[in-house]
Amino acid sequence: MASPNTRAQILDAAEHLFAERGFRGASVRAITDLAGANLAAVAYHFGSKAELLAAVVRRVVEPINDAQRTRFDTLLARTPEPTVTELVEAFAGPLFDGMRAGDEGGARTSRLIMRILGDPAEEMRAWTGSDEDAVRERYLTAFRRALPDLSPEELWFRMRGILAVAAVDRVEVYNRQLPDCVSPAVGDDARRWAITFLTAAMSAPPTGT
Amino acid sequence: MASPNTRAQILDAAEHLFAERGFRGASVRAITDLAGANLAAVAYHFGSKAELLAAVVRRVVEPINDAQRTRFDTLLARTPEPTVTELVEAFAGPLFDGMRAGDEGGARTSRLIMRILGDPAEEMRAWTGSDEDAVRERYLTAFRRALPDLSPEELWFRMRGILAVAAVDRVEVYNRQLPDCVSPAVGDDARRWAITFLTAAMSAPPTGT
DNA sequence: GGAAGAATCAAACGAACGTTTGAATGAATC
DNA sequence: GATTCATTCAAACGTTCGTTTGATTCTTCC
Repeated sequence: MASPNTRAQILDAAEHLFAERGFRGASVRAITDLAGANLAAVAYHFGSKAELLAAVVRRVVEPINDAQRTRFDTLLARTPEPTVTELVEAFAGPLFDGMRAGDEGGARTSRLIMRILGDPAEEMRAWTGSDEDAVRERYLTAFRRALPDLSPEELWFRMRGILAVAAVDRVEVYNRQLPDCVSPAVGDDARRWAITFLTAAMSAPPTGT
Repeated sequence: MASPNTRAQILDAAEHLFAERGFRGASVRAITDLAGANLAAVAYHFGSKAELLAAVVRRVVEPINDAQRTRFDTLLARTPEPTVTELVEAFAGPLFDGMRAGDEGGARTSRLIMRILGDPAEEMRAWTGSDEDAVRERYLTAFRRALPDLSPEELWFRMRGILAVAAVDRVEVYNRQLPDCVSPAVGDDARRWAITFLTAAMSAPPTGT
């Protein structure tokens, strides 16, 4: 029984297990087992475990980056001076769109993004290209125009805050039961709450000296 | 040459390496080497690698939790109805106080907290006690009183946002150079920026239907 | 149907892993 | 000085790791 696309199944399994257990915690054997493939398939299709990780991360990051760029373009095509709300929506929105079905409500992608952000390991940092830098800088200058009173350092801090909220978004923070509030965020709720949360945060007046 | 306190040196080294490489990425050998101790010292002093992790996490989390509780008590001793700003300051402040000298500006503790929050592994979740739950719930009800219009679900989302910003706070999010803004946040800047950021975020009106 | 290339497979490689062991060392008590 | 207990040590345990190998299957095209 030959699978139609071993490569894609390995990518899926690796995305799952890298998010769940981290790069070093997810063994090649566990990945190929979950994918229903042979152990040697990773070396054959990707070269090494590190290159597999890079492929997984690229597959997650690229659509997000593309969406951020196109939404930035359509935004500036409409108005030369976008508001903070519009910029937050365009920048943060794609971070939530990437969380699709079969993703345990986005927790898996959230976890993967979190690992990407937090892991200083070489393998986790080998994926970025100049595209990510370019998009990020365009938003940065647009935000600076919309928030002229903010120092560059504080603005930078706030942009990282956006990524932080998106990353932790749907991860179970505590292992205990939720106090008495009900099910975790479903569907678009988390996304809309995040936009509200982040728009208010980005719009805050500069921190006084 | 007998070290005065092998146990503490192992805890320091483990905190460093667990933050830097994760639980599975930090080997017992690397930890004992960094601590200048023998390989078997971990088993002798802590029983196992997992119990060492629990001890490390406890040492980081407990002071934060204690500070959150005492600041909550002094706050309510002064006024029965604290403002959102006061609550954010009391809850988020201790998350930044834990980042001391020799911590690379807090990046190490940040990373460790991030791993604790994001890692679903059994070993990472074995530390929490009822103390953390109790403090968290007290803040939750206080926030609910200060923000009566917010649904419990959205309030819960926002409280996780506080943890998110604190966790990602000083982690280098991008691996490239900062665009043109200068050094990363130093000293109390990040803490004050975070309070500003989070107070505005928490005070945002409820997300419309 | 047979040659050719891509893909998959079982098996093995050395290295690194967490843990255990039993002897060697240190300091304190009698 | 001998005894005792806590601590440190080098060495080895079996397991799992990422990767490599060489043969085997599947697919494609002539």
